[in-house]
Amino acid sequence: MYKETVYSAFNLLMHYPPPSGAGQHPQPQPPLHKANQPPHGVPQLSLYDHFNSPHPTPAPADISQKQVHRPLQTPDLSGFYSLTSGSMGQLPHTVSWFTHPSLMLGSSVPGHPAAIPHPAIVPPSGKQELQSFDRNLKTQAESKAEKEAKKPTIKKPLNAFMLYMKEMRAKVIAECTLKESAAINQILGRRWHALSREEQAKYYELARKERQLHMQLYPGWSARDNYGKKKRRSREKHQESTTDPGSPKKCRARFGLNQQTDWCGPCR
DNA sequence: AAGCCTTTGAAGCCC
DNA sequence: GGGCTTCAAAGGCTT
Repeated sequence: MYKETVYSAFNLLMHYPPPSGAGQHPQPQPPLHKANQPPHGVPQLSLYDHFNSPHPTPAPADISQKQVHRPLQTPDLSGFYSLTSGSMGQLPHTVSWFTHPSLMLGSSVPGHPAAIPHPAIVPPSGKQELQSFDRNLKTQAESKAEKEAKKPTIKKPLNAFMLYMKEMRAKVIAECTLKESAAINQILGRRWHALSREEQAKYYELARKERQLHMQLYPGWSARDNYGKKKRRSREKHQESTTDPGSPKKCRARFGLNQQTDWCGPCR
């Protein structure tokens, strides 16, 4: 089941041409089969080969099988979703799609919506029965809320910059002997802007494919699903005084500068 | 333990 | 439609 789902999604992507004008930096893209070519001398694995290899990446098939017998839970998938295991232009798409955490969750299989009470089912009549029905409704609502809370969250697909960060983070950590993410992200932000349009376009294209795959896997999913789920201490930090330039992004927004190309003085 | 910091981009929300 | 907000990742730091 898992294999079929992934395989069909993969096939869909392989045969969906990018929409004309899609992406922020539309660049002439090589055909996907060329873009996915592994480095010389490295045997290219198809999805089928991947799952049937004598030494496959263990995660996908194993986890999907386990989930058949286990109660639903959110596994720690942080290690699986790594674009850094192959440098860009080598095996990025393959690695990413095979190891996408969304693929591991096993709970949101397209075409299998959750059971919804049929509208024809009506509450029983009679006062006592009605009270009992109310209690049932309440407990049902509670258990529904509990189930909702336990349900593994489907994360947003990563955008181009996030994919870039994921790949380059280790390199920056090694170069700068930094560990603090906030500092690393500042460096990565500057490096991102230093990239050429062509270099950035690789990540925009990859992000577009990530979104497309996400849509195929979770047709009903919306970013709305996770909206407001993260609790924030306060919004005061986000509404600093006008004298504080804030982040480059906010600063550019404040002064009406181009987010893609302009650097504002205070944030340089 | 939970949230903040810090980045960019995508998408939701609100007017 | 424009502007603002939230969330994706990451890990040390703060509350």
